[in-house]
Amino acid sequence: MNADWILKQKVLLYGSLAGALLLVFRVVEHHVMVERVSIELYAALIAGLFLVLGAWVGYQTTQEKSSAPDPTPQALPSSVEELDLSAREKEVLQLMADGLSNREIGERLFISENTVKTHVAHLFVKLDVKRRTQAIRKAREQQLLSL
Amino acid sequence: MNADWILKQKVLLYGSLAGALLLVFRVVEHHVMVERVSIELYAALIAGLFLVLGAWVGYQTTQEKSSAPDPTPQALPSSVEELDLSAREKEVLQLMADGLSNREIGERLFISENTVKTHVAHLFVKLDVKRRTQAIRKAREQQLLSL
DNA sequence: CGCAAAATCATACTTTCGTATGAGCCTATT
DNA sequence: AATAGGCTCATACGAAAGTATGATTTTGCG
Repeated sequence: MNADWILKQKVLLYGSLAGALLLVFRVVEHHVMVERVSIELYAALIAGLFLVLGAWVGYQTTQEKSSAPDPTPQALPSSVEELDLSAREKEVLQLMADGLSNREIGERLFISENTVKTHVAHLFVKLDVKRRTQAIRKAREQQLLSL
Repeated sequence: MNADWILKQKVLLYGSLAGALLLVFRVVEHHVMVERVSIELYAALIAGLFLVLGAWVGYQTTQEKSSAPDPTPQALPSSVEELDLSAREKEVLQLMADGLSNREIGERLFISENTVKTHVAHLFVKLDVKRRTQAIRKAREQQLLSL
């Protein structure tokens, strides 16, 4: 649902951009035909336009991944996301960030590795992530960790 | 010295690229004049070319930020351990801490997942850890990460 | 030029992680 | 008492991660 919306936005954005570009094309082309503007100028214009567009696209596509795989759309008001992690979950999260494996966390808390997995799975849902490394990063951003 | 060289490389690369582009321009232009290739085709060609070029440039320039944001030499009392991570290793480390999977890191750096694994393995030896979560923790302690 | 280090990639395996599902127990709240 | 949420655990399977080895190719340096 979330990813879907972002995708739709993207499609719309790119689509309208393409449309605008086509329009520009037509206009300029017309000028070339009618007013005999030099073909070099035309070429330069197109080149510049697409260079910028390309650069922009390149920039966007990389930014997304590197800086924030998930900008959390509705929770921009920073911090206060109601991340109500249970006591156990917080413990597991901290140990996870300390670099312990599920097995080690289990030993530390005197519970089975399976149980740790369960906690971790819940943690991932609440933090909206897919990997422990992402969970750690997000938890740090959210100031949920001691350190 | 290192940064200098990279810069020179870049200048050369971009320069020759510009040159090549100009050449292409001339050739195509000639065809338009002599063989009456449609101007649309010409425009499309240029557009495509510069779109790709722009995307590439955009991509590259952003890469810079995440990979080598630190020209500061000895910066911190990075203390005892002599961690001489290669440029590539530092990049991988950073992306790892950003929560990317090996596959994603590979895609980002245009290298195979296998290669990423190799870098990661080397990283683990140098950082003296066994898991990526530990590597992240240690790297953070050692101030090796941006953030 | 030639060497050593770095970077690339591959194959084959083992281990750990993550997901899905179901279930039993305990405690606070309705 | 019934419900809900938290904690516990299990099994099973698929997906990543990590290990081990070997092989090229690039590249910086003496």
